[in-house]
Amino acid sequence: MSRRTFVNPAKSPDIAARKQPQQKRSERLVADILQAATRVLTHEGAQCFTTARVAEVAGVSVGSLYQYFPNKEAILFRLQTDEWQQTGELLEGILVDSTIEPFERLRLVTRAFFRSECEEAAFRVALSDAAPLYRDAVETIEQRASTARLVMRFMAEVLPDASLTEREMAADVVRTTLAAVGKQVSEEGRSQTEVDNLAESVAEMLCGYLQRLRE
Amino acid sequence: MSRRTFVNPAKSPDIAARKQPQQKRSERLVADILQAATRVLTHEGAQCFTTARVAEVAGVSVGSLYQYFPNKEAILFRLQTDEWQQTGELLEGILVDSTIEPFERLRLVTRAFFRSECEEAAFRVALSDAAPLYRDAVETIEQRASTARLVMRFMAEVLPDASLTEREMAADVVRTTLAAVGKQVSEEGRSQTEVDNLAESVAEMLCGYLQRLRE
DNA sequence: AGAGAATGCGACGAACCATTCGTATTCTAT
DNA sequence: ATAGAATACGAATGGTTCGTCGCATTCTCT
Repeated sequence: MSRRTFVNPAKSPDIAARKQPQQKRSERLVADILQAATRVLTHEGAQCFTTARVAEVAGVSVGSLYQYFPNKEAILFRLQTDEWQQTGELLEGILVDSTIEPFERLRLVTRAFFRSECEEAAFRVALSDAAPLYRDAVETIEQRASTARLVMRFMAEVLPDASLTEREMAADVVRTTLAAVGKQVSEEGRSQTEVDNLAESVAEMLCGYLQRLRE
Repeated sequence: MSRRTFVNPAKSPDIAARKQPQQKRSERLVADILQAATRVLTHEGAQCFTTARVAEVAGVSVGSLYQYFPNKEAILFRLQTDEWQQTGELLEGILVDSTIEPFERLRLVTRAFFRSECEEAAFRVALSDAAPLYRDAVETIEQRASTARLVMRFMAEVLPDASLTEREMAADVVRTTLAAVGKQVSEEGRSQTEVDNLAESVAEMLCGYLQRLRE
């Protein structure tokens, strides 16, 4: 007999908003809750992330919280998707900006990404501690696919003569390395300058890798 | 007023064994508990990792469990340190084996490490889900330092003419990339062949990076 | 054999926390 | 102004889980 609803990595959680805010006060309430949730995670950690605590910090009652979020996880998932959104925009803003030389773009993206990971380290670590891995959630897959498309556009520029599979391989390596080392950076809690140095080296490594594929 | 014993990344938990097993049955009991803990994490996930469940699977009572582990976290921490130990041995066994050409060693290590991450993915993911990040635990720092030493020995061979700081930088990049991408691999739940391909590419990237540093 | 130490047991106490629901307040539209 | 909808409240509920404690069993050593 199985003892649990979900055993390993979670599917998309049940996050359908219970009610859409219609008046201004409730819109503000939702915003307050999300902000409070971020604050609690960042400053008090995953352990303190309880509905009661979030409501308290937001200055609302638990009941109100449950008017707009069906459960605690819905709040976490919302924070997570907002985060993905933001990261996607960061990538998009730099990686395909054709006014900049491609390898320089890669350097810029690496540095910007690592820096953002580093700045919000406490928040990100707490979030990934409080929320399960949404490994099979549609939003996760969507996010990854969207990033993959972006990186492939970049590869088309950088490796114009490579075959599709070669480009895909390269895109995978670059995407995975950036994501992985970025996450590592926030988990290890390095200082800003350490992170900048690491970003420089990693970018150089990635550029070198692509350069060699061109020959 | 602080609401929690530990707010963010945990220090070394209080894991002093309550009692050392003296008779054979209690030695076996401890072994059974650790094995059961691994089974529960691997097959039922972090959510099911309760002292009651672990004791049940181990075929012992909760009371007995608490004879040798002061609390639940002590079990997790023990699993974590065992894991670190094993990874360290894997590295040590290959990276400084002077009968093999250095770059080949790096390739072998990468593949072996990624494969082990991949094989035990469920366990590792569940473990890092159930346990906090022991970012500042002495054992963590020790482990990282020991790995760093190992990689530095490797760098001394590969970059004999480089300055100390150059070697350190290179060691950091290699170590961080391997650790980070390895973790990513288990989190993303890739297939064995995908992982082997990725390992090949990453190893190539790392070798290329070191090669360029030599010139 | 048998005394005393070591080990094993599992019901139980206590704390914690997600979520509900009946009531109170505020807003909107007529 | 007022009805009725939307919003806000928070004490109470119910379930879960950690860790303890007193008693039972097994082992060791003489």
